[in-house]
Amino acid sequence: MDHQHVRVGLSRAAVNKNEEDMMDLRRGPWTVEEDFTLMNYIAHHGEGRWNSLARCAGLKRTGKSCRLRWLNYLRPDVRRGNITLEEQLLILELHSRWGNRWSKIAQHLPGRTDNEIKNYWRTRVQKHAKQLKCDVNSKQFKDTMRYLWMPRLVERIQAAAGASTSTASDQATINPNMVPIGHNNNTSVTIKPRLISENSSTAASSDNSFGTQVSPVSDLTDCCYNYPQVSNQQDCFQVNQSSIQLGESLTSPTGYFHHDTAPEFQPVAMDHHQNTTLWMDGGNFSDNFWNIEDMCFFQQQLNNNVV
DNA sequence: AATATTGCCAACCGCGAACCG
DNA sequence: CCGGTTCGCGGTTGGCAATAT
Repeated sequence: MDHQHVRVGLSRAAVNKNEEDMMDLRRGPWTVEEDFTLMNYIAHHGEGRWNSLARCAGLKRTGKSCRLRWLNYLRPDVRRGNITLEEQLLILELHSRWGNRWSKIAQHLPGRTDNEIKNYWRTRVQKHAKQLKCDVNSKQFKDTMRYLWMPRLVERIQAAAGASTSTASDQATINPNMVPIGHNNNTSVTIKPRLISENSSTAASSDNSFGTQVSPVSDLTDCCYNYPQVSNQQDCFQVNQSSIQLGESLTSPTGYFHHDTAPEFQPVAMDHHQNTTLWMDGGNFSDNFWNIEDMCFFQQQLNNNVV
């Protein structure tokens, strides 16, 4: 592949010119051998000093590239694969507070990288802003997210948690048609730190054949657009924040997380079965349907410009 | 079946901050 | 303090796979 062995431009100020003038550096996808070399070197010498690390390890890569590969891919505690409902909710919540501070957001999703969260945001969230023909940073879109989508995500989390507590403990996949959708005030979602990854997609590989997946129906589209397909619509749409029991107190503007405990709130809402991924069979949930209520809500935002 | 389009994600780039001699 | 180097962040791109035409 041509681009894997190209000359790195010499004009960049922040690179070691002498070094780059003298050697060709690889770019593009990492090979298994390179991954192994990097992991092996870090295992023995630790990380940091990336430029010299790359040189000493014999990798024809920039320090930057090595750092990125390690942090986003090879690090043992990196979580890859399905972004859970809870993680999606947390991402939306934190983004509403901090904007595109991906690394800061990532700090509160243990094992998730800023790159992964950024990609999630761009591919999933921005897509819907585009569908609405509005800017992702517009008040209308933010309000729609805050007052419509996020509450529904919470509903989903609760429903899934309720379902999981009443079924076999090894259940990891929940068919939405079997989930008793609706309010259950006796259901609470345990808040506890997210542990290291559990699912098979986290297995190390360097063939780039897998990537971040979002739980099929935990995606925004699903939680937002598809409730009418469920028989008991009333229960689904009646979002009552007072019934949301994520944690003991809800002090955030959107009412889901503590906002006054910023650095501490690593908590990620989890299903009662530790490390059980709350995702459902997405077969019945298509991806791009706005229902009438969503459109009305959005129109209302446009008309009123207030909530 | 062939081609075009779209979605997704790993990796790259530029820039500013932090660090160091 | 200053200049060079390294680190880390956020934005962007390129390529592959899936889907649509």
